[in-house]
Amino acid sequence: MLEVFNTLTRKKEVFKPMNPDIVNMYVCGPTVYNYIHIGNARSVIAFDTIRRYLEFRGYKVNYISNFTDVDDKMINAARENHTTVKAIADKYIDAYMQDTQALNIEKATANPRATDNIDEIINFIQQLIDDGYAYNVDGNVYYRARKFDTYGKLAHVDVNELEVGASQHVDVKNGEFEQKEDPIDFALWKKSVGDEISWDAPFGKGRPGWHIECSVMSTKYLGNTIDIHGGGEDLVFPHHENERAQSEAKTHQQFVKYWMHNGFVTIGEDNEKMSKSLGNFITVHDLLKEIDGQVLRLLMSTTHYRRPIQYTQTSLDEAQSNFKKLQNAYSNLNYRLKKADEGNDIKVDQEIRQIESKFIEAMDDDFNVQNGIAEVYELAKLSNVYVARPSVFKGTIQKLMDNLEKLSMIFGIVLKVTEINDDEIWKLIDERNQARKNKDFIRSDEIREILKNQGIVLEDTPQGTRFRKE
RNA sequence: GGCGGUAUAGCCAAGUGGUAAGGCAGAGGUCUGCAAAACCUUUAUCGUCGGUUCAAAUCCGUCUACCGCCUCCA
Repeated sequence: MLEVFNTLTRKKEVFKPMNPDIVNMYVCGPTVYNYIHIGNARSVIAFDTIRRYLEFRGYKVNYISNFTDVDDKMINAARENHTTVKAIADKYIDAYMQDTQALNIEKATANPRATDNIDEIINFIQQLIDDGYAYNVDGNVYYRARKFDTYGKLAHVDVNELEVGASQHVDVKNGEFEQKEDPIDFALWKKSVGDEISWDAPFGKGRPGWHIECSVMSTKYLGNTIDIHGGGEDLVFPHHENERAQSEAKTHQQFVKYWMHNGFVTIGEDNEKMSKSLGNFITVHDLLKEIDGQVLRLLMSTTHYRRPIQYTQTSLDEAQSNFKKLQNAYSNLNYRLKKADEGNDIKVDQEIRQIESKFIEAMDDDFNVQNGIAEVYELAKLSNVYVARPSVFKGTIQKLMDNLEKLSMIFGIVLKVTEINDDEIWKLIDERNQARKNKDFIRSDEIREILKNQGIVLEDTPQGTRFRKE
C-alpha cells in the first residue's frame, strides 16, 4: 500500500488518486532565465523517479511541468543581454530540454509556458476580482489573502504572525507595499512600466504575477483537483500557498490532494542551500561536461527525497562507482548469456521476487529511494553470484538482466552493453589470447595495455575474455 | 522574533519500542599467469543530560550544534 507524505497534513497518507488508474500530477518548473542548477535538478529527478514508480505500479500518469517565462528576472535578463524576453525563454527552455534529456527525465505530458496561457490567466484573475478575492490598484491587481479562510494552512503559518520582510528579500519600501490593502496580499497582475513586455487586460496593460500561471495551467491541463502537486520545499511558502488560495477561491474545490516537496541540495563546508541568489550553484549544463547525467541521478537516489542532500566531490565519486557497478553487473550478465546452458530454473524466480517485494515495500513507504536502490544493488549482487558460477542457465541470466534493467529504469538508469565493431580490436583480442596460450605474457599484457589506452578493458574469465568500455 | 527540519561508524545512509540494512573507503581472504571484475569475512551502541518502560537510536522533556522558510528561489 503506497503511502505519501502530504505537506498539508504533515503526515504520511494512503495514496488514493481521484481516479483509481490515473494520477494527475503537476510539478513546478523553472523560471527560464538561466541554466538549471543541481538543486533544480534534484526536484526534476525526484519527481521523475516518483512518476516512474507510479507507472511501475500500474498507474497512467499525466505529468505537467511548466515554464515560467515572464517575470522580473526574465525582463532583467533580457535587458542585460539586449534581447527580448522571448529569446531568453527560448534559449533556456531549449537548454532545459537538453539537460533533462541527459538526466533521462521522462518526457512530460506537456510543458506549458505561462505566456501561452495569458488569456486564461486574465480570465482567472477577472473572476477573482468579480468574486471579491482580488482588487485593482492603478493597474496592479492583488489577491486579498486574508479573505481566503485557510490562508497559511499549507505552510502552517499563522497569518497574523507573518513578519513582513523577515527574509530580507523584500523591499518593503517600494510602491507595491503602499498600494496593498494588507502587506500579505500578493500580486496577480503587474502593471507594465515603459516598453516592458505586456499584454492588454481589462484591468490594464501588464503581465502576470508569479503564482498565477501555475494555478491556471494546473487547472487547465489537469482539472480543478489534481492528485499530486510537487516542487522544492522553498516553494511551500509563498508560491504554493498562493496557488492554493487562488485556485480554491476560484473553483471552490480542493486544489490538490497530495502536496509533495523535495529537500534541498546543499553545498560547501557549512552545507548551505544551493541557490541562484546565494550564487553557490553549479549548473547541470556544466556538470554534464564532466559526468554522465545518470551519475547525478544516482547521487540524488542516495537519500530520501524530503531530506537535504550534500553535493560534494566524494558523493559524486561514490555515485560514479555505483553507476559502474550496475553497468558492470549488467554487461557481465550479457557476456555470460552467450556462454550459458540452455534452460531455466525456478530458484532465481523466487530470489528475484523476494528482492522485488522488498523494493516495493521500500518505495511504497513515501518513495524511500535509499531503501529501494539498496534492493537494486542486491539484485546486482545476485547477478554477480550467478555470473561467477561454472554453469548457469540462459533463462536465469535473461531474467536477471530483465529485472535489473526494469528496476534501474525507475531511477533513470539505462543499462547498456559494450559492443565492439572494430576488426582491429578483435584482431588484437585474438592475438592476445593466442599469446596467453603460448604463455607469452609479455605480449598479452602489452596488448591489454594498448586496448586500455583506447578505453577498452579486458577481463579474463573461465568462459573467455570479456571486455568493457571505460 | 515566529514556524519547521536534522544530529547514527572515516564518509554517505537505512532503521521510529525488543539488543544497529546497504553503499563508499579500509583490512583479511577466494578466484587469476598477472590483472580486472566479482564474491566471502571484518569495522558503530546511535549529539548532551534527564525521564517513561521489563526493554529506547526509536517515546517524553532539557541542552547544544547545524540547516531551512517567513512573499527572489527546486
